[in-house]
Amino acid sequence: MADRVLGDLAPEQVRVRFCPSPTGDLHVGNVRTALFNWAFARHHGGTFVFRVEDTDAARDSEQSYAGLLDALRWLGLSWDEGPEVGGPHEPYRQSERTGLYADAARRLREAGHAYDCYCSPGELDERRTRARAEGRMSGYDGHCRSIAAEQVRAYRADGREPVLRFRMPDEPVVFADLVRGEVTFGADQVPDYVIVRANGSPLYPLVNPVDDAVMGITHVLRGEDLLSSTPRQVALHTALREVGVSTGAMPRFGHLPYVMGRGNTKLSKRDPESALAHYRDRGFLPEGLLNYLALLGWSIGEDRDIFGMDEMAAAFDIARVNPNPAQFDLRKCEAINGVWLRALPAIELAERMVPFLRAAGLVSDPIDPADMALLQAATPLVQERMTVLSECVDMLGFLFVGDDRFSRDPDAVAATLDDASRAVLAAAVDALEALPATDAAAVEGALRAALVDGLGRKPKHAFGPVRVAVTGRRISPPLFESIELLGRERTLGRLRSALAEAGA
RNA sequence: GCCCUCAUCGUCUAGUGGCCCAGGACGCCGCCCUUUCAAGGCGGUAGCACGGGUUCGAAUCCCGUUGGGGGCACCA
Repeated sequence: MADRVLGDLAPEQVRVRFCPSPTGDLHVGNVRTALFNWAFARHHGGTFVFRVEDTDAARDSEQSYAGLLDALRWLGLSWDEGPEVGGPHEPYRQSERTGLYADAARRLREAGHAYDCYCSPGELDERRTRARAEGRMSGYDGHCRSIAAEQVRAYRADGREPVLRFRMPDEPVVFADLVRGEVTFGADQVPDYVIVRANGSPLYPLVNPVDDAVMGITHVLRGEDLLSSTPRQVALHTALREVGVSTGAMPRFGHLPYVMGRGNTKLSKRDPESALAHYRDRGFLPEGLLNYLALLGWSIGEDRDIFGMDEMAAAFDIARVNPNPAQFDLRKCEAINGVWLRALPAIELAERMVPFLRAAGLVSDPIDPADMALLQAATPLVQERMTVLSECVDMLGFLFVGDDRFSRDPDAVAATLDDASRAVLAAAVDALEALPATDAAAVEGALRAALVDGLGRKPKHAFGPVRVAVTGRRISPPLFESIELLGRERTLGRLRSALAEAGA
């Protein structure tokens, strides 16, 4: 029995592709699609092709193209063929392959698989509306499939420029989806569709199957939104083989479930929470984000949520992808990111926090070696308190900010620096001034003796005001270690200024 | 409207006819630890959409209903 996924293919013959269009930011749904393609290729030892579908000059941008490459690199989803790495099917940007599409279009037209269509947008629209009102599918009605030469002349005399339409065969299209099983579309359900614009530029429904065919793509793993356009692609691929553009086998298709946003609405590119850049800027780790995304529609096995991409590649099976749509759950994404963040060696975590501290203006570029040493010493204090890297700004800012720019959170001040806490701060000043060493243990001993034993305060009410005075926040890394890192003089300075602020 | 598609705790999932009065994770709740916040430990809450079949037996197979999502562009 032939393998349902591979057919007669040897594993290493597998060729998949990720082919976004450079319009706007990559969103997490796209990333999930890229990830599953990548994992499928790596699992089988096949080839992961990265192709850029920039056929819409009006919407594509160079900036977005650069962003695409940058995003994939950041994620660590390495491609075997594509921009910057080259490959046997260069170029990998469709805007540079227009000759190929023009040739394919010409052959399809000559063989009768495509025909000129002169219908105007207005006419199309009117017939569409009518079809819908009559309970029929509202796609193209085949008006220009066979029109008299005389009629063509009349249209041309009218100044009309034709589009090229693909002629769908009159049989139903059936294909075995790798995720969903057999899917059937009736012959009357898939209308003839435009493959070349009136201005001569090719459209996605032509360009995408042509490249898949020419590049020898064996498996098409893409979003569920493309499911209903698959019959077109199947029919076109058959025609391409007939006219000699393609010699390869029909690719197998697998349609991945949607990634939904909050409230079970389709994740839209306009939703800021969907943009990959948003997660990157907040300080998600690529390994955490990818781990979470892998869980949307797939699982590595029972009772297991945390795994690396090498493990995913080893275990990935497209036939085990779950067909139902998955809602993106930010909380779980954060939780998983937190696990990865805690698992990082402290020295590496420190490195990864630097860009965030720099962006906040807390360290210089390049970072001062003394600051780097301080950061490395402070990292273990915050590692298990963070879920995303950007949190280091709030948590460690007090160590790096200059005394002239240091400020306290007004709510924290209002809540803890009252009259009663003045005695606490004053006692803390006295205790620290008298202290020869400032290691955490010594600081703790001195403060406990002075504030808890001496003033009879509960630890919570003894250290709270000190915390706000020194770090400016009610939530901070452990207090005594923080004081050790801050140093005696700066700590005393802050205690005194807090005393003044409390109305001394 | 027509077509396609999906359906297990609030969310992501395990489950491929008996191992399931359904397991894990996130969240939530409680307790422990505790200088804040986390982390960690322990315990708890909560689900097979509905109705028919098939079968000795159904979360698992079939049909229908309901509900969700998508497509029906000179976007991709």
